[in-house]
Amino acid sequence: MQHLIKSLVSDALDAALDAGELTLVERPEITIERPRELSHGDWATNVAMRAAKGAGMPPRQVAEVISARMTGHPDVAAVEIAGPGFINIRLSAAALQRVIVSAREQRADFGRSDLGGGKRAQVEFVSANPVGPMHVGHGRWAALGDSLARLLGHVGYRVEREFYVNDQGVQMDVFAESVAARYLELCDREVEFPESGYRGAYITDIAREILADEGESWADTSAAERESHFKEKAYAQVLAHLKHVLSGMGVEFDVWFSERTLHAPGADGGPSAIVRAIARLRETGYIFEEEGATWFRSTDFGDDKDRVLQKADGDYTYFAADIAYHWDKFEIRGFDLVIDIWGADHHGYVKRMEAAAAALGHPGKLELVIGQLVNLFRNGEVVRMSKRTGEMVTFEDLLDEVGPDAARYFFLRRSTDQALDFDIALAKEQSSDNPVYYVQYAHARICSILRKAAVQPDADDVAPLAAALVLADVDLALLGHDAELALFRKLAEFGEVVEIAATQRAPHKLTRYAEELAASFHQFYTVCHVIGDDPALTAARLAVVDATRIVLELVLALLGVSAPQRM
RNA sequence: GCGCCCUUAGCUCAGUGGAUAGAGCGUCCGGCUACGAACCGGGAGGUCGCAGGUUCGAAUCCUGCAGGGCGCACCA
Repeated sequence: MQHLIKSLVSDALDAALDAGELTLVERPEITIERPRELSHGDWATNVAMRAAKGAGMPPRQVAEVISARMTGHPDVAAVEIAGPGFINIRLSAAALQRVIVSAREQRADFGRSDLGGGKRAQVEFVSANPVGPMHVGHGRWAALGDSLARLLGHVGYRVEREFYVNDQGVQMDVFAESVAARYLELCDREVEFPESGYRGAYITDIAREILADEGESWADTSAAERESHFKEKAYAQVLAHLKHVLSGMGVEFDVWFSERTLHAPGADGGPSAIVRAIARLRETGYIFEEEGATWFRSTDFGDDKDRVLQKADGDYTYFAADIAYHWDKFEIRGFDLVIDIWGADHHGYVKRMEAAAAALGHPGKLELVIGQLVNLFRNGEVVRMSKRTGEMVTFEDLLDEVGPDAARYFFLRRSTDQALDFDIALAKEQSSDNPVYYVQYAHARICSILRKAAVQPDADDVAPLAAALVLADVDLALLGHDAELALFRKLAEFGEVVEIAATQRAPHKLTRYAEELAASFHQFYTVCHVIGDDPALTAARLAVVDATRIVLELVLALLGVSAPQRM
């Protein structure tokens, strides 16, 4: 619809220019917007104000000339000039009613667009270190990345979800040493717990499992042998745990990418990805040697300082692996768009990573979304956590307590760059204070109406009922109540909201829309009785109800939240 | 010290350079003899942190300042 309105304005401007009613040096860009105020119509354009200066006429006079050529279209009920020179366009009831047909025909494809043009996009998110449980911030980024992937899919990208596993490096060694120390304790051996070891109780749990599986034999091997074996055992356990918890919130990754593969020789037995990526940068002249180390000249791309890739001792830095990882994303796998979601505590790495992507020859293909942190509250009081002792409320704890729907919805309700206060008590509350129930209630209420209309109170799925109840020749022209028209307008916004949310990488716009749509429905429900004596009106309103159900289910699906038919 | 994010109603937060800045919660008043009251209607409540600038028009863009969060390793 917005495209139609835009060309209507554009054509009117051209016609006025052709007729000599306006003369312009430069044709202004045509933009249309939805006015906040209903009395200002369905759409408005500021083109007259933008053109006024060049035309040498007052804005309202320019508006007169343009709007005179906009009437007569069957979708347009009125064109008015208002304020400093806005042209306000009011749609006809027929134009508004069409959204009901579209939604019911297109169903899960409603609001789909081709912004992505079939390009391949990768969303990499969570990527928690496989040495312990995830914190609630990881939960937020999981919800964010998954919903963003769903959104991108709806606007025409081919999307893959990826989890990068940092399974190499000193933290893995520390992890192994910690497990080994607890294991020895369990075997009643004298042992000093490593200074910087992980002190969480889960370490002991892992050690206990190994003990149960394999007995005490590892107590008498060399420390190196023991730790090397425990590292793999514990790593496998934690990885399985991560998958399990994420899956519990409905987040499934297409690829779990191991950092180790970047260090290992290539598939053809040739050099590793790290070696090849650095070679690539060397070719383009961004590598230099100094003080025995190999450096990347990231300052050429606006970074604060140059960065070490290979240390004087020969080891590669984490950053070197990260460059190789992104080299793989672009060069080997050929993604057109790569979105990495990082926690706010990594924002200091943004510039160097962007520099690396540019130096590899892929500027603009990498986007870094910074997710702010989560503060946990319970009944308004901060939940204190100690990293040192490992005492914390994990993502898993939270998920167990509030459930996947409330967790996802709350995680997604705030804009990404805003720190999130998560109140556990509120998320658990099954009341109107809790927005996720407000939206789900609207959906359940609709399903109840459809079951009642079909006289099938025990039906498990209302979709076939709705299809049978509302025939193709339903007369939507019967619908003109203010509450009905308001609901049509809200339904018609869906496609725009999806496009904006996807483009701005802002799933929180969907939660807002979901609440607005639910509110529009509840208002309609209050004043428009659906099932009544007039079969034609009943059929028409059942179509409205069904269209609303479809869009509510769809917006919740994009959020990854369930749409229950009863609650 | 440098960089990034934030500052909007009592609270938690929306707000693509547009018209009288919105929502939820809280508060006050009102609405169930028809489809789910987990709902709906109405009222009160704002110097959009402060000061300049750009613009026909600024919560939005630019500069400076103040306050809060996070980060500044040849760690990962």
